[in-house]
Amino acid sequence: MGRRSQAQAQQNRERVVDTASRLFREQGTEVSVADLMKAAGLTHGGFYKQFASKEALIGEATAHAFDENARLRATALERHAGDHDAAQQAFIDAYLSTGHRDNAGDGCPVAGLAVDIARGHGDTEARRVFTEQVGDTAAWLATGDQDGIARLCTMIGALVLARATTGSPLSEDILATARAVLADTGNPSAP
Amino acid sequence: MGRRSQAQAQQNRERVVDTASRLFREQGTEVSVADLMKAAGLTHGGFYKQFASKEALIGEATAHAFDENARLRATALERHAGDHDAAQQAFIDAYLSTGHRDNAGDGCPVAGLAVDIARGHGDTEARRVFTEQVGDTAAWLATGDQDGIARLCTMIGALVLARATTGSPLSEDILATARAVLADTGNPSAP
DNA sequence: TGTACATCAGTGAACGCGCGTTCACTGATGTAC
DNA sequence: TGTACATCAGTGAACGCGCGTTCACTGATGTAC
Repeated sequence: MGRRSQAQAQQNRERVVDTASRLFREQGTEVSVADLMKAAGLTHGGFYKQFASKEALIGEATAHAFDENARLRATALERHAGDHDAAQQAFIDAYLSTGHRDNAGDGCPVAGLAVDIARGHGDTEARRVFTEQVGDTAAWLATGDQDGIARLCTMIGALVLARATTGSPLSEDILATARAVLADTGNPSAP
Repeated sequence: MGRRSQAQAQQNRERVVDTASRLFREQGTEVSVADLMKAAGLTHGGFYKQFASKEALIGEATAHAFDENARLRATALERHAGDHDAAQQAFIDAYLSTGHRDNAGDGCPVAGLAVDIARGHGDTEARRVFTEQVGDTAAWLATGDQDGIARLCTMIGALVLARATTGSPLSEDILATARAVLADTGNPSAP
């Protein structure tokens, strides 16, 4: 045991933020510091050497989740060689999949954290980042004839409802319906 | 002090369920038993004379919130003399209002409780009631050319996002956009 | 480059506190006669 | 209808427990010479 190298300490810190961003999306911000640190492979005592408080970590983890998410969208855009329509459609299909429904930890921070933010958990910084990212995501989702905000509402609503009804056939119904609504008004100039 | 009459006891019990259904929608099911009982004008010790556990109350409160909500829809239908389209539109406008955004306690139990249900708080009965009511509400919202499930997704998503972004102009934007989307494909045979 | 020592990342026990739940108690209510 | 007593709704203190946070300690790391 004993002191860790600065590189090791920095790496541990990043692992805690990453672990937190997953667990918060999955189970909400009420996950305990002890459980969090255990999941990151550390003991809970060291937490306050790295973070001022649990609330500060919530802020960092929220920002981290959005960064990760924005990077995913950028990667999708590159993979489709800059074809925005195709990247959008791929993003939406992945978003409204059972895989995304069942893995909130790796998924959309807007859907995973909205309620915690609305209820006032998380600091002001978390709220600011959240609002900014909702706007950015909506802008990215806009098409020629569909508003990005409206599309985002449908996606978030579908994911939240599908998660709450998991286990019932209605859950898959919800995802399929939302996919259909967001696909059938694609590019009107296509054949 | 001392023993209360059966009528008084029954009335107190109902007040606890009603209070709980409001507080749970507003702040989530993690509201403490002590706070709950205080809000209902009682001390926390008597809780277990009326309920087997906090989880049991969550089940009852969930069912109560949905009952109240279904009654509101029925009343809206009566007020519009059975005109389903008009009742729908009134319901949707009220749903996507800032009043509903700011008063989760009196509001839609689907939006208020979805995340708690998804995360596994609340018993199996709460989940069953929730899923059933999502289906019923979607059916009630269907129009000639718009799927009820899709409309419900848009409404829930808009409300959740508007609540999480309260304080930013984006919040009102979200509500207005959703209202527009859900209004502009009304009855195509109208003048 | 090698030695001496201060630094500090991480450990694990402990802190006060609020949680869900239990319980001995109170005394008006409800019932038996 | 009136009296005697068992019932039990609600009180308030207490329970064990897990929470966020603190702290004395350890010993490898980093630095000064």
